[in-house]
Amino acid sequence: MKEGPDIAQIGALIGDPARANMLAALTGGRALTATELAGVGGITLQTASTHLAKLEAGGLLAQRKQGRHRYFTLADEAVARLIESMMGFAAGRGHLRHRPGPKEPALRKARICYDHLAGDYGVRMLDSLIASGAIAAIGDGLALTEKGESDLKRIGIDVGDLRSSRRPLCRSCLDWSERRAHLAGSLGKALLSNFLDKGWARRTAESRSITFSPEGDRQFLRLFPAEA
Amino acid sequence: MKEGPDIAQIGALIGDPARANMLAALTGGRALTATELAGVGGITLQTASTHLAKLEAGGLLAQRKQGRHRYFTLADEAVARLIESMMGFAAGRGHLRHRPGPKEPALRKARICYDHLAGDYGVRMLDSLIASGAIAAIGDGLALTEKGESDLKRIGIDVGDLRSSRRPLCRSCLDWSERRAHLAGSLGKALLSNFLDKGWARRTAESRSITFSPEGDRQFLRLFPAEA
DNA sequence: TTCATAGTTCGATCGTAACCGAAGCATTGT
DNA sequence: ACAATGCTTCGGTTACGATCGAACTATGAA
Repeated sequence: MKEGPDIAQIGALIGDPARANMLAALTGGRALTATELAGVGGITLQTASTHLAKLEAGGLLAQRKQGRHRYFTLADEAVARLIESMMGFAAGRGHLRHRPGPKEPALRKARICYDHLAGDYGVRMLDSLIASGAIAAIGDGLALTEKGESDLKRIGIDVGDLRSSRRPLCRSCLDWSERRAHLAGSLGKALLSNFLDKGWARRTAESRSITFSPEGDRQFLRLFPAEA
Repeated sequence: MKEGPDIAQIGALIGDPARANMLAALTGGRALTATELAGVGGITLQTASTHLAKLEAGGLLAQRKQGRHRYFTLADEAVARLIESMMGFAAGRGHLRHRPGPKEPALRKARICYDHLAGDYGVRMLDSLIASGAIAAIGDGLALTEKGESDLKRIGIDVGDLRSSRRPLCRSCLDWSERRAHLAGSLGKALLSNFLDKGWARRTAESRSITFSPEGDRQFLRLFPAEA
């Protein structure tokens, strides 16, 4: 009863381990099929199907059918932010799913968060952009400066195109592994796409981690030097 | 299984209607007893007790016993932010607990959000502070300017004291009713306390709403004029 | 001491939701 | 046309957790 919006429904949706795992996997940004999601959830396809239907009815997921596959994605960036913020919160309270395992290091170094770069490299990139004066920061807020705009044009990103989108250009996103902010928003997405296009890095098969090529690694570290 | 922190536990904690109601009530900022919380949850004291134990074990609540009462509060501001952000999310997807009721208007006008002012008045205050140049805003980030510091001193708030706290001075908090930002952080708290101390406003008995006296209303509107 | 209030713990009940096997559609490939 | 793949729906089982009555502990008041 009472006043205000109902958090319980959403909490309950996220509260099931299988569903939580699927949502976390979708934070990786790429669309996944029901079968793949059943895998990450550790359940059979039938069960996954009902879970996915619930998540979609709750407005957390969107699906588009393509051929005989059904691809699921997070409904929008707001969902991704909610999940990541819950992850940050959970990590802070020590709610961990397991002790740090073998795959963890790669994940901490660089991973994808919905559609932008997170992890150690993500944090480093934002720090560097701020230090060079390309991005101005007040608290959690970020804004691209004129210097930043021209710097980005030089590496092949036209900010004009991005501005037209309804989505905010710069947005900070709290990292659960680093507990620091990294760059989200359409600019964050554009930067990551840029790296992938150039072949500096590529997505890993079934994980959220991102692997840099030796050459890409060098370029990235040169472009975004650590602070003095 | 897999990687990363466990969202499911927290989701499940929030996912029960009774617990969600209790948490929402505690967003009102004041400490409540187990019996009171049982009331807002619509359950018996026994059931509430087990719920509260779970919430505390999960790190969402803190309790301190005083006499034969046990007062519960949200563990910290991070919990409050999580709850409010979930409310905003839920409101956006139309997950409402009921159709707009009679008490709603008061709640939309001015209510307490953990320890600062939210609702229409909260949003107006922040807008006005930004318009007057007392607070600088970039995206979601907020910072107090020198002008703001002297303005505040004039109404009896010494910012120096606040800076010493570990808690951030300015923080934006998304309003579920207005869907706009209002001012949180230690400054937001100080401002609300200031209004209460001056007798401009007072908390309502068992609700989150805040009622302004006629005189207080006048003063508030004069101090924080709507934008031209 | 005795009584009353506040809260926890125990035990049992009950409902719901997660789960999977099997069957049913739909789309693609041969 | 037929088979294979991807997914949904149905039915029945099972398990977990929310719930409350009752008994127990603790603090305060008479």
